[in-house]
Amino acid sequence: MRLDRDFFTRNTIIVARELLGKILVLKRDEKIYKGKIVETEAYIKTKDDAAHFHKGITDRTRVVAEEGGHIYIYNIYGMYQCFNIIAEKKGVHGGALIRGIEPIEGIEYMYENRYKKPLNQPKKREIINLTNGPAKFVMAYGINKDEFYGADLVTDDRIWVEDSPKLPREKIIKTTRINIDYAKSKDYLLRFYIKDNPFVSKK
DNA sequence: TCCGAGATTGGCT
DNA sequence: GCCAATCTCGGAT
Repeated sequence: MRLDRDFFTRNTIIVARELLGKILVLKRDEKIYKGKIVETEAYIKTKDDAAHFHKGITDRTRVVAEEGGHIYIYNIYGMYQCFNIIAEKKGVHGGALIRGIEPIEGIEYMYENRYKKPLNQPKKREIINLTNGPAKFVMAYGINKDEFYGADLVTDDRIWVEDSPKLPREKIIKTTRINIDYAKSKDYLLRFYIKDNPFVSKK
C-alpha cells in the first residue's frame, strides 16, 4: 500500500528513519522497478550547513518548500544525480537523501541501465554495485532530474513508496553522514541504515 | 580481493 | 572554485 501524505509531512528525522525498509516503486513502459530503502540521510531546517537549503531556497531547491512527499533531485560532480524525499509541512524545509536500495523486482532492467548489457550470469559484486550508493540506484532506476524533479510520491502514477512492517529498533543504525567534512554539522547523527544489509553504501 | 589516490564533470553560487 | 559521487587502476594483502 502506498504511503500517504501523513507519513511524509512529519519531522524530517523521523521520516528519514522510518523510510528504512519501505519500498520505492517506479513504473515505466509497463516495467516495474521495486527496491527496499536501506540507507538514508536527513538534512534539516536548523543549524545544518550541509543542507543545500541552509541559506534559503533557491531555484535549484525550490521543491524543498513544498509539503512532504515531493521529490528533490540535484546534480552532483557534473555527472551524477541524487534523489531526496522532502519531509515536513509546506513551507518547512527538510528532506531525506536516499543513499542505498536493495533490488526486489526489475533487477534485469536495473542491470541493463547500469551496465548497458543484458543480465546474464551476473557476479555477486555486480548485483551489489547496482544500487549501493545514492547516484547508483538513480542510474539503475533510470531516474533523471528533468523527468522527476518536483514529482509527488503521494499522487504520481509513475513513482511512489509502498509501506512495509516497521523495522525492529535493533536493525536500525544511527550515525554520521557521508562526505560533508566541510560542514559544521558534520558530526550530527543524521544517517540511518539497516544493520548488516549489503546494499548500504558505507558502514 | 581490498583499499586509496587520482580523474572525471558541469551546474550552482 | 566547490561539490549529499563514482570509476578505474595500481599496489598491498
